[in-house]
Amino acid sequence: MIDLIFPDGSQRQYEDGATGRDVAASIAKSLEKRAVLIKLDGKLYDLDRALPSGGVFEILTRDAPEALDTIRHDASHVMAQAVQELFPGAQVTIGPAIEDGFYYDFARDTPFSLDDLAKIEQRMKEIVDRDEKIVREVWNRDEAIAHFKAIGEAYKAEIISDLPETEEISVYRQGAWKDLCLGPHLPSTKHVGKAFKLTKLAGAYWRGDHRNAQLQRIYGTAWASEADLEAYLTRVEEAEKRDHRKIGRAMDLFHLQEEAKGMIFWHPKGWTLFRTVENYIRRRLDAEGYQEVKTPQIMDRGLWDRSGHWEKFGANMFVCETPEGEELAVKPMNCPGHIQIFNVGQKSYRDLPLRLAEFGACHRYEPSGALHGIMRLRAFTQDDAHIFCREDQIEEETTKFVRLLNSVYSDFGVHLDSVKLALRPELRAGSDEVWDIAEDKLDRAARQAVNIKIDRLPGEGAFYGPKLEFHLRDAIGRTWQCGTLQLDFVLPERLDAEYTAEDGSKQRPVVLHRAVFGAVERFLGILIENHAGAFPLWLAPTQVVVATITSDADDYGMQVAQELRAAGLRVETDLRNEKINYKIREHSLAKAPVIAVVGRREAEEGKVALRRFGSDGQEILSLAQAAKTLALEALAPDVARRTTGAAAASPRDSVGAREAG
RNA sequence: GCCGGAUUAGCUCAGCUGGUAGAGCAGCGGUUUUGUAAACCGAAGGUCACGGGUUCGAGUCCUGUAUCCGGCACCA
Repeated sequence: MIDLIFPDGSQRQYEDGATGRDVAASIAKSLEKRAVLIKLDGKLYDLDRALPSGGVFEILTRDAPEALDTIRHDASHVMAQAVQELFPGAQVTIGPAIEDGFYYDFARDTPFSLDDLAKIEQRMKEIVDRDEKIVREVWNRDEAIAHFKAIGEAYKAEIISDLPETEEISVYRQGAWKDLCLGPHLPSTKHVGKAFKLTKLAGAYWRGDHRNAQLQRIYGTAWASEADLEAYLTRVEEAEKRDHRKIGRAMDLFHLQEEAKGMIFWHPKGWTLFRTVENYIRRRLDAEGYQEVKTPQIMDRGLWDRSGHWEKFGANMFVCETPEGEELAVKPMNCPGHIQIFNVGQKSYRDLPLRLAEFGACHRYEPSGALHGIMRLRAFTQDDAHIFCREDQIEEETTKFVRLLNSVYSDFGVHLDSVKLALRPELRAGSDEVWDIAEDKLDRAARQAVNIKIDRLPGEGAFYGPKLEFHLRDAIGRTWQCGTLQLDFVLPERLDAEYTAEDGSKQRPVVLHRAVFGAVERFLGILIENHAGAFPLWLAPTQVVVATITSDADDYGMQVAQELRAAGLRVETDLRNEKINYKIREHSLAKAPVIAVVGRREAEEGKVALRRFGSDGQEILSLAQAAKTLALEALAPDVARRTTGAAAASPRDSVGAREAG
C-alpha cells in the first residue's frame, strides 16, 4: 500500500501499482478528465505511470503553472513527430522545453526553409487532433541502442550509450512515433493544445560543440491558452520596439556602417549620453580610491608574448606591421598596460591595494556572427581597473567592488538578472589549494554583497583564475555579461610584478581585473532598452526643449534656453513656425523629459510652462524657479546624494532584492 | 566562422506569376503666427546593397560577394 498526502492535508491509502489517474478517478470523474500530470514530493510524473512511492501528492490540470513546461516539452515531441512524418530521413536528437517555448534539433542534410515551418505547424495541429495516447515504456539498454541504430537514429543511439548504466531507458510512444525521453509527458497529444507557434530556424551544433555536425534547430513557443500565446506575441512585439538599434536611430544617438563593422559612430546626442555615464562612473571611482591612467593603444608584440595574450588570444587581436618591420598589436584589453605602470619604480606593501582605472578603448577581432548592435562590438570601451593587492585583501576588495556595482546599477535603474561564479577550468594555472581559496573568497564576498542567488559555472573560469560575472537583461530577454571581477594569479608572474613586503622580501601581488559596466557601449545598449529611450532627466541627452507658441516669443524663448543652460541643463530650442500641438507631439515622441512652452503670456510674465514626459499637465513657474528646480532634478544621483547631504540610499537593499528579470 | 532570413527614397514599408518603381512620414520651397500629441499647398528625392549570369526585357529568376537580422559556436 502507498500513503498519499493531499494538498489539503488529508491522507489516503492506495494499492501498490496505482497510477495518478486511479487516484484522480477515486476523487472525482471530472478531475480524472482534467488531470494531465501528477506531482509527488515535488517531482512531476506521468498521469498513467504507477506511483513509485507514497508522499505529498498533487494532481495537476493543464492550467497549472507546473504543467506549462510539460506542454512545451510535448509540443517539441509533436513537432518532432510532424517533422519525421513530413521529412522522412530527418533524425531526431534532443528537444527540451525552454523559457517561453521549446526547440528540437534535427539532423538532416537539407536545411529547413521558412516555408517548411508553416507545413510543420499544420501537421502538428493534425497530430494534436489525432489525440494519440502518449505511452511510457522501459527498454533494455542494449536493445534500445541496437533498435535506434537499426532505424537510422544514430544520435539517439549515441545518447543512450552515454547514459549511465544505472539509468532507466524510457521511451515514449505517441501513435506510430516514439522518442527516447526522460519524461514526464501529458496523457495524449490532445492536451498539448494549439496555442503554439513555430518561431525561428537556426543551425546548432550537436552537443553544443562546433567540431560536431551542425543540426537544424526549430524554435517554437507554446502556451496553455490562445490568450497566453497572443499576450506573449504582443509582449515580444512591444519589446522589439525598445531595441537599442531602433531607438539609437530614432533618437539620433549613433550609427554603424559597413566600412567599420562592429564599431560605433557616436552622434552628438549619443556621445553626450556616453560622456554623462563616463563622468558618473569616474566620480564614483575617484571616490572609491581608484587612480585613473591612460595606456597605449598599440604595443609591441613582445609584450603580448610575455603576457601570454599572443598565444591565448592572438587570433582575436588586430595586428599591424610597420615599414621598419615591427610587429604591433592593438590592445584587446588593458591589463598588460596597467602592469607596466605598476612595474615602474618600487612598490611597497604599503601601496596596496593599488587600484588603476582606465576607460580603455579595446579592439578585438570578433567573429562576424558574434556582432550584435552595440552590445557586442569589435571596438569598445571598458570601464576597466586592476586592483593590485595581497591575497588577504582579495575578499575585502571584492566585497567593495560588488557593493559599488550594486550602487551603480541602482542609480541607473537597471536590475541584476543573475550573478555567476565561473569556477576552475580543466586547463589552469595554480595549485588546487590556491583555487580553493580563490573561489571561496569570491563566493563569500559576492554573497555578502548581493542578495541574489549565485550560479556556479564549473569549468568556465579563466585559466588564470575564477571570475564573477554580473548579467543584465535586454528588452527581449537576452542576458549580457556586464560587470565582472576576475582573480588573476598568473599575469603578475608573467609580467614580473612585485612589491616589497614588510619583511623586506619580494612578493607577487594578486591582480583583480574588474569592470562595473564591462563595456560602456554594452551598458548603454542595456540602458537604452531598459528605459525604452525615455531617460531620467540626468541621463537624457536633451533635457529640456524650449518650444515657442508664436514667433512673438522667440526672443524670450532664447532667453529661457540661455538661463536654463546657465543652470547647467542641456537645452534645445524649437522656434519653428509650427503649431504648439505639432511641437508637443514631436518632442513627446522623441521622449524629451521636459518641454518648456513659452508664448506671449509667459514672455510678458517672465514664466515658463513645463510639461514633463509622460504627463499631459503643465506646471507654470517663474524662469528663475524653473531653472533652479530643473537643475536640482538633473543632478546625477551620486551628486544629488552629496549635495543634499542625504544619507546615501542603501543600494545593497534596493538591488538584488528585486526579483530577477 | 556555421545554419536560416533580409537588403527598394533620410525613415517605415508596398511592388502578383519577369514588361522598365510607389505610399506615408521626414527634408526642401511657399502660405499660415498658431496655447499643450499631426495646419495647408508645391516641387524634388531611387545605380532597387554590390558584381556576374539567364532573358528581347530583371527590383522580381540563377550565382558570387558584402552588411544586417534570428539562432549556434565564440566572448580569453
